[in-house]
Amino acid sequence: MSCSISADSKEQSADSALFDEGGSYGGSSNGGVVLKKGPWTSAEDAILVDYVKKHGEGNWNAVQKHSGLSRCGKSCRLRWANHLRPNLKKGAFTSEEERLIIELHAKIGNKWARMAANLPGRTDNEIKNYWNTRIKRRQRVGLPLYPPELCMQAMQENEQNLNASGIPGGDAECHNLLQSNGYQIPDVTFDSLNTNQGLLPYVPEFPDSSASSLLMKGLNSQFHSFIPHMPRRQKRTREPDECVSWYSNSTSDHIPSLDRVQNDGYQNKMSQLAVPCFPYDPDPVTKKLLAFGVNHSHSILNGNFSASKPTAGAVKLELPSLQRQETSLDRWKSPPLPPVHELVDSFIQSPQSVPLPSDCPSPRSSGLLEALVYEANSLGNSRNRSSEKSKSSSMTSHNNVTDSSAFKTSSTEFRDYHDAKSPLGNSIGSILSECTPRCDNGSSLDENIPGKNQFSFLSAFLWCSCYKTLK
DNA sequence: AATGTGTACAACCGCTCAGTT
DNA sequence: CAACTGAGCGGTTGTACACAT
Repeated sequence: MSCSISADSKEQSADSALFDEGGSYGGSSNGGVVLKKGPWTSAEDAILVDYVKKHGEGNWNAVQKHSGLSRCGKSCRLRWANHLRPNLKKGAFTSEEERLIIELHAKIGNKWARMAANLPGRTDNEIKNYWNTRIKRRQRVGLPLYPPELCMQAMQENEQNLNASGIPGGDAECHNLLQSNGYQIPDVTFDSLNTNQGLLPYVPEFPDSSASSLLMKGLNSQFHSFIPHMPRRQKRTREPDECVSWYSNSTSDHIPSLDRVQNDGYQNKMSQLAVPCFPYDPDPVTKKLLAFGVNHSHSILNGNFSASKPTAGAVKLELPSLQRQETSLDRWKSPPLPPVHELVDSFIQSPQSVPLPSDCPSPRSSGLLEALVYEANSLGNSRNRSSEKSKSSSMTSHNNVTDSSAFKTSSTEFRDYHDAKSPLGNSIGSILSECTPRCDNGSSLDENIPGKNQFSFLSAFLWCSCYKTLK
């Protein structure tokens, strides 16, 4: 990264303001003591370092009491962890670190602390900031978050696993493990992960699973796979998480750093395989996940989202609904759904006619495609309601299109996919554009338009579906 | 030179969890 | 077993700087 700002420079500029009132950050009172907020000064740092040397880490609330530092414990801990502790690595991320971050994020989502555990010398905050800025950049240029290699690897590996297992519903081991311990096995299968599987001391303990794997699993198993009951939330461990330390031994193909991705024609490759990979946040209770529409925060859906600052009408990306907690595995299997290609075909031909199980009031308890269809229908219905008048006059005889306006608003993304040749010999864009009214003026589209993410995911999903079906 | 915009970073906030009482 | 407290995590915000206009 090119930012030349350093904490040191900031601190030096603030040195003269040692123990001031914290500038614009103000301060808070703690038992009569005004706790300072805002940037730390080098003098404060020295106090904190001295304190930690004497007393060790932890008991941060005691720092203020014993050292006279007018900072709250949380602030002290953060300062120590992010800036003062030894062995911190400063400076730009290396390409290898970038690659790791991308892979890790594809696998575990916004688990910054977990990522940091696998990037020695890096802090969760640093990684988080890096990722968020990366997201914004990619969002602007309309690129998917993950390199196509990752997505393709996931697809291929999943295919291999399927073949090896011989179980139509998915990986046999996975099933057994899932049923025995109630955990969801992250069967993400990036090369680097896979090549080290035999060496891993790590047994996947986090319920997080890349939604890409779920997607692929869903495709492969024709939605007979399932997400088992999961604990309410994975307990946080106080120890450094070694769960993915095997990344350090990664032998995966090199993933170009972001800058290269964006600058040397890699973008073109991206556009040719814009299959989203889905990290997964496992908290089904607090997040109240709704399929694609409510509370997304992860790097899904073609990367076109904001990791923060949800805007009006824009979804805050989280995860597909199939990652919700369920009490019965059967609910994920029953009722059986038609083969995915049928559903896809049905959707393309007549989205609103895709049958949804009558006992499926929402996509929460059903498969990914159901969620998609449900969401598409919901989106269409809501938009139908809001723009019924204009739509009734503007819709063509293709009454089938779920949501004209939503499709319109996604036409740039269509163009993203348009060049991607599908196994059909047609580009996915051409397939989808048949039911996609174009923007009349060809103008760029607002990123905040509701439904765009849903649709971009749908596009990628359909791409995958076609690919898998015909393969 | 002034202004606007984008980027990177530091730090805060709210929430959750684990341990203790 | 509930209440409390400390700690950690992820999301968000504020700010300084770089660059473009």
